[in-house]
Formats: sequence, structure tokens, C-alpha cells
Amino acid sequence: MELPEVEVMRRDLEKEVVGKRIKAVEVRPQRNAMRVIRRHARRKEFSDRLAGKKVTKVDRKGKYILMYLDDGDVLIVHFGMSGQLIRGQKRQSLPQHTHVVMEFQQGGDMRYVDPRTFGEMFVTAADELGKVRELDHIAIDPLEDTFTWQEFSYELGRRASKLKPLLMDQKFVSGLGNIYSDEVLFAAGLKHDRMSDSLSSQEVRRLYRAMRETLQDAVRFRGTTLDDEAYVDLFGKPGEFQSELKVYGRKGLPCRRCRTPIDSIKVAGRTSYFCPQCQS
DNA sequence: GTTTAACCCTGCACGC
DNA sequence: TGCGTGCAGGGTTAAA
Repeated sequence: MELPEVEVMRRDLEKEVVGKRIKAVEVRPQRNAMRVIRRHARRKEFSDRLAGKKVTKVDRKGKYILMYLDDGDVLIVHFGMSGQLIRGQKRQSLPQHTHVVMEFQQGGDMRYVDPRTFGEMFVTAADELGKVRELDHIAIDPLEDTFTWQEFSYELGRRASKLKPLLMDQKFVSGLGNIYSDEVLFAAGLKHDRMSDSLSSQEVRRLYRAMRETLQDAVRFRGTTLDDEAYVDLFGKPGEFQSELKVYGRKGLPCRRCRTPIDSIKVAGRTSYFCPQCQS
């Protein structure tokens, strides 16, 4: 799950759970549930910190969701690659790999489901958020107004790194993963292995625009749901951006712009898709 | 400073 | 049919 999917989830949560009070929290008995709340020593410690509290605000920092509670605590959720939050009803049976169930006083519940358990949930005091290293290191959000192309240009020039890993580096810009970094690079007409400090100012502008437009479009389409991936929104509905993808997962298929077959290569352990003709 | 690889985990596609 | 293997992916960390 990357920026667009997390942002869609944030908006859903804002509508659906802000103002609701948590009645009870169950951390399921299987071992992987403890992996999900790995920063807490015991199930009870986690549940007790949430029970009885009201959700007042939902923020996003990179790929992290921050749910503020009315006593100054914050529930932080990171989805890893297979995590989901799903709205449910008490009577409904729990899907496989459900690790946490939060029941609301106003009725209904919310389940955290995560087969691969790369994701996690934890609670911390809002005034101690600065001590959470992963959050503290997260770079500027490319959809923020404060993200200007001048600053982006300066940061690109300051680094000497290949574009693809740099775009995925959350300490450089936040929110991009494997899918959207490929899509952004295609939209910008740049190859994954171009060095960040070799870009002309025109190329920097193209990359900046590509990043903003691609991510905005993906949010508008409510994220990407691939066949082999189970991303769905809070209400269980898949996204629609997968039909808009230009390169990701399209190896061997004709480029939508020039008909040249899309190629793929392993970069830093991740498969990278690109058009050999349109990107240079 | 940058890059690579390993690690965590499950489900699925693949070949034999 | 059934098994083993490899891959997918986010982020951290240690090593190169």
C-alpha cells in the first residue's frame, strides 16, 4: 500500500470513525497478532490503551496512518504490503488473518487484517511522536503545498543516487513504493537508473509534475488493486487505478504511448517496469 | 554517502 | 495430485 491507498484509507477513516468511541479491543490469539502489535509487550497493554477513547482526528504521514485519541494518545497504523482496515459488524465472521478487532460504542467494528504481517499497529503519546524514529525520518509529502519544485530540485542535486531507489526512499520523499515510482518515472520520461544530479532543470520539472499528477490521479481513482494484491478501502471496495497503469506489471505489453514492448529489470531487489523508447 | 542483501511472512504460480 | 522453489512487497539494518 502506497501513498494513494493510504490517503484513501485516511479519508474513509475521517468520515467513518472520527467521533466514535472505542468500546473494546481484541488482539486475536494467534501468534502473528503479536507480530502486528510488536512494539507492545502484551495484548492487554495495547487494548487497555485504546478502550474507552474517542477518535478525534486522522492524519497521514507518508504511508502511516495516525489516529488521534481524546486523551492525547495516538494509534499508529502501517499497512506493510498486505495490511487492511475493514469496517465490519459484530455478527460477521472474521476474515482469515484478522489480528485486531476494535469495537465501537456506536455499533460496528473495525478489523485489522494482514496475511504477511509486514504491517503494524502501536499506540504512543502524541507528544512522544518525535521519539518514533521511522516517523521522525519521513520526508516531505509530495502532495503538500510546501513541496515546491525548487526545493525538490535542490534535494535531487544534493544526492548522487539512481532515481528509482531515491524516489522510494522515504527519507527523500514520502509515500512512493514500487508501483508509483515506476509510473512517475514513465510519466516523466526518465529511466530508473538516471542519476539524480544529472537532471536538466526541464527534467526536474517534468519529474516534479509527474509525481504530483500521478499521485493525485491515483487518489482520485481510489488507489490500485492488482489481481494478486488485496488492497480494498475501508468498506471492502477495490480501487480503480490499475486500469490506468502505464508500465507497472505490463512486461511485454505494448507501451500505451509508442507501442514498444514494456521491459522490466531488477533494481535494488525490486522489479522495475519501463518503456525502453519513452524513458531515457 | 550510496548500494546491496538479508530479514520478516503468506499465498500463489510454476516446474517436475 | 503433490511437492519444493521462487517471487512479491515496505522498511530497517548491517555490511560492502
